[in-house]
Amino acid sequence: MDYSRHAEIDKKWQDRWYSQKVFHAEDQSDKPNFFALIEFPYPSGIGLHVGHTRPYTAMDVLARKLRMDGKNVLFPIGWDAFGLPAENFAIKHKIHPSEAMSRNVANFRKQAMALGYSFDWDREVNTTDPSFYRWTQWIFIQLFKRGLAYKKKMSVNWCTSCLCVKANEEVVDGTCEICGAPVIRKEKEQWMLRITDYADKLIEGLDRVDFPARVKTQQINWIGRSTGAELDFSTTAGDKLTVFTTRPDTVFGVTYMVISPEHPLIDKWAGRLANFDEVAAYRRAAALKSDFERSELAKEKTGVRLDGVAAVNPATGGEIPIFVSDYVLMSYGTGAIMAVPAHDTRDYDFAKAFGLPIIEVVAGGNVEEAAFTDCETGVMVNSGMLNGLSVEEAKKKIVEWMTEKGLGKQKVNYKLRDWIFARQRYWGEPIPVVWCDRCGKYVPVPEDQLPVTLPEVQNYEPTTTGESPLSKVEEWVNTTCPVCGGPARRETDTMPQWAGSSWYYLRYTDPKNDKALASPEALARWTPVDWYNGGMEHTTLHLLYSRFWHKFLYDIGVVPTDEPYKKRTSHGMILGEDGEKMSKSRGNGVDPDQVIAEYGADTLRLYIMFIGDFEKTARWNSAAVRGCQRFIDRVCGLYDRMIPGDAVRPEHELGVNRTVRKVGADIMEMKFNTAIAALMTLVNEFCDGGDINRAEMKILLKLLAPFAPHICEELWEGFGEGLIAQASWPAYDESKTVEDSVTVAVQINGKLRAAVRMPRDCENADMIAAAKADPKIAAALEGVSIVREIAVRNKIVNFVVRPGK
RNA sequence: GCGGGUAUGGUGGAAUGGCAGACACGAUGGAUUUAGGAUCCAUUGCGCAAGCGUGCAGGUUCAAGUCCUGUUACCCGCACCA
Repeated sequence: MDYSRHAEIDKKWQDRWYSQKVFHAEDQSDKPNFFALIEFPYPSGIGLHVGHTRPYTAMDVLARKLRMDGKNVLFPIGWDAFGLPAENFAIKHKIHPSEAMSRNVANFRKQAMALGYSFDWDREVNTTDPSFYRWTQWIFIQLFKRGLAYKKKMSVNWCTSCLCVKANEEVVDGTCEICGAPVIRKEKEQWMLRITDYADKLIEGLDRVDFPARVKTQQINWIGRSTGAELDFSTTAGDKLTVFTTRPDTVFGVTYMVISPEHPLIDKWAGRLANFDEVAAYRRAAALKSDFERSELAKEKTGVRLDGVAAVNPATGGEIPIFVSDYVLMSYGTGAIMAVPAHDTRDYDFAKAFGLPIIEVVAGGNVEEAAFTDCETGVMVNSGMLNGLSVEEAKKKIVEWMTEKGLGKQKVNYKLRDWIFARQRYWGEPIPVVWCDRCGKYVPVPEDQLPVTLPEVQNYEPTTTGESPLSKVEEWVNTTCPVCGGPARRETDTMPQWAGSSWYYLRYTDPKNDKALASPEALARWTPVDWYNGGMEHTTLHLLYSRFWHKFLYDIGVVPTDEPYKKRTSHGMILGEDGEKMSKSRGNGVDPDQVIAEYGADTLRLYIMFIGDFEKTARWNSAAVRGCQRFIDRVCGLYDRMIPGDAVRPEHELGVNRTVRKVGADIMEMKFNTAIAALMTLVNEFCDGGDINRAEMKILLKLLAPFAPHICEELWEGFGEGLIAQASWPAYDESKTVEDSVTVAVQINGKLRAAVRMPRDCENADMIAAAKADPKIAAALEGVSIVREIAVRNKIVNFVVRPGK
């Protein structure tokens, strides 16, 4: 037997598994349920990437192991087929997106099957299927009805190549996450989702889920909750100027104020400003910059003083100048700040550049040199009633005082912005609302009329005007208002990439339901997801968005839990052989199809699991793939030499029991590389012994089956006991995982001097005696005095000695 | 700038504070072979040795890759967030 006929063997077992629905998740089962989830792929034109095989194989190993443990496992797959990559692919190849998608999906499906993944193919979902996006639209309407979806004119991120709006999360260093083109600011009316309403819940829920610490911190930082105060400053123009600050304690140190170039008061004050032209010019210059440029050019602080309006410090009553500067962002807080140069580095830089006074109000630093920003140690000075207090006490006291006077209040701010939930593109879920002139408002499409299907069009390329291509489909756009029956126009923007993926996992529990997104029973049975593995790059995108939707669905009583995922893990990236990120332009990509063709699916699966720590970045090494092929060949060789025997032979009990324990534990901790190493060690043990018996072989195959299921089925078939995929995971005997005698290291002054064999669990005194009896140790202990004798059971003996007697 | 992570042979990587380098790749030598490939056997951290070795400098400990302090390099997030 060997695995050189891998193409034939792989196919044989894949056909059997899939035609017999071996991996079907039972809706009625006495077994405990387990929902294992991978991030469903976008079926791009390139096909399944070798990067996909790492998380998918990992979860497949886990799913297969859990089935053998007696769990009723739901391990589903679907296609995230809406969105820009799909549409751009279609445009490039001049075919319709739906056609491109069905081709790509067919290819992905074939590839996933060629890897032998144990998906339940009866639960496949596709976000572009009207029976699926009907429910995406339904969720949108629920959000709309509760005021969480709204339309707003605002400055948005506009990708100059995709020709559509991007969410903040999709803009990386001022460029588009997808195409890399520059992103500029543009005023547009946009559909928004009020994710900020869930900011606190999204933070708080993290306490109750098992996510990696780095995922939690990244989400918390992204949400960026900060507690401070809103304070009102009066101005000589009569208007009050409200600022947000986390340091209300420093209000006596405010020597000037800054408002953002977009601040509305500038227009209001236009007539009073002697230098309005200069201010306007500064504004225009700022508007031309993207947010990225603004922060890049931030080294030098720039700004213009408003000539004609000043503010009044509510604490001191002193008059202070107001500047306009682009270091203050309209999108955070109130778009205006109180500047305390002595205790804020940015204000310090600005004050230095403009020669403004710097007043120390927290003692402890040297404000001649730099801003003193420490909140822990400082003591208040130059601050009237606050003098002598700590920063914390001062914060509390000043906010109370301001609140009493009606000049301010405690306030929490977030970096998180509402989610821009519309794209001016064709290939997405239509937003299910219509604009009715007579009603004068947006009206949701009645739920029984869902889905609003995407019309077939000839030209789906983006327009240059910023309008969705759907706006040109008159017969689709023109409709009637569901409320008044009058003429109405459909919303022509579509939902972003992230819509379907925000809830797809729920659909797996009941994928064919046409009454609800899933039945309450199915949701109760399967959710929350027990284990969700996915990429770190989705931490502040998909993972955050889907937690938001889930929490909303919980609040309206649709889902039974407030968090969607019990446990989240993340895999590291696979780099090319040259240590660089795999990319078409570098030509360092690895095609899984080719690896399978050459080595077979099991070799690829084993290698990708053996490559290194699952969480860390790993580099592809084609030579090392051979090692895994050799390992499979060695197992086949052992099989050919198999001898009878219905029990593990005594000389292999230790190895077998230890390996069963280790492989099982390692799989559950995602330490796949060491699990495989343990299997290799066991195989080497049998090879060195010359043979293996039937009982031993059966255990070995069961342990290997989750990793290399095809060849294990092929070998298992000879035992006539059904499928190994349905066999039970072997048990081990703890008492047989330890040897009767142990090798104890003997050290003198911490340096290894001998290794002594002795019975297990010796008393310390016996260990020391045995160590002293060793000739090398006895010789070394001649002529020295022993200061201390340390013995650790079954491990080590250490003599601390001093020269002489 | 802030936050998080990583650093171990020629390479990928193992090590509940207790024999550093498991397992694999590669390399070297040998067997087999017409040859190459494949396979099998042996060796493989450095050093002739005593010894020395886990980025660097300290510390705690009988004992440190592992814990503590400082430091360097690289990677990832966030970034004028008031």
